[in-house]
Amino acid sequence: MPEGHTIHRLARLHRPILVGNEVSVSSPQGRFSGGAELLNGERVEEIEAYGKHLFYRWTSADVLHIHLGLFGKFRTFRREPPPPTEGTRLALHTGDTTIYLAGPTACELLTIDERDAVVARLGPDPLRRGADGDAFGAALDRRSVAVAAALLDQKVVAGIGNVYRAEILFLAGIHPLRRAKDLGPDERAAIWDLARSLLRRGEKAGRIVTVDPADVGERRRSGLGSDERLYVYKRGGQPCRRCGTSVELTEVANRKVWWCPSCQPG
DNA sequence: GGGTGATGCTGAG
DNA sequence: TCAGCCTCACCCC
Repeated sequence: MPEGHTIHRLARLHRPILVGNEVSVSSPQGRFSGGAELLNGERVEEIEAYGKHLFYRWTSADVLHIHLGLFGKFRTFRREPPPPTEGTRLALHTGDTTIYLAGPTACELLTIDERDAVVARLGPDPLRRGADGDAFGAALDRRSVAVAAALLDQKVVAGIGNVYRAEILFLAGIHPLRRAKDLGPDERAAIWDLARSLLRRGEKAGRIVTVDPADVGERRRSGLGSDERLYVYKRGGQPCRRCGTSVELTEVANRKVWWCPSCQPG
């Protein structure tokens, strides 16, 4: 589930539940028992999303760092939660709400300095206020790799994942294998603007939606079907929604990218 | 019930 | 470049 839009949405969802409250913390699975003991009964002061990272600041000055990776998932229950699954790494409970976390790549306690070090390794996050689009452009300009590889590099831009990179490149009309440094200023700016608007749309919608309803026909204007939300991602061999050309599949940076040969000329 | 894939990332070679 | 890690939902029998 998790590209940057999911992470920011989680921060927004968790804030009213946790911030200012004493929280019971446990690790049903046991793999975070030490950390859970330290946090148990403490108060959450602040929750921050940065790219694909979540940071929960506690009054004890500890920072709980969560990275969902490919499989991580939060679940929230009001009132009676079901018993935790075997994979439940972390359970947070306050008032009548319980939050379970399973499958994260990272669930660890950091100092504030260590949190700063994680953030220092990240490029600008288009969902954060004041995010530096010029820094993004400059980072692209320094990369001789394919633009599709650069967009997955969290040092270049924080929060874009495999779905958004394909969709952004489609909407920008840029071939995934063009070298990042060869893009013009307008193209770099277009990518940044698309990243900001599409991630924001995804954060609001709770899922990734990039399609303009006009592109899937009159009758759909009132709402997109669940398989009509994206232009190219996982649509190999199907007709492009804009021009009808068959959507192509290529691997870049070990991940699949789908693209339209007409809309994204090399 | 088994097999598989997934919106991620790291570290070894 | 590639294996490895983490978990669960979905598909097919």
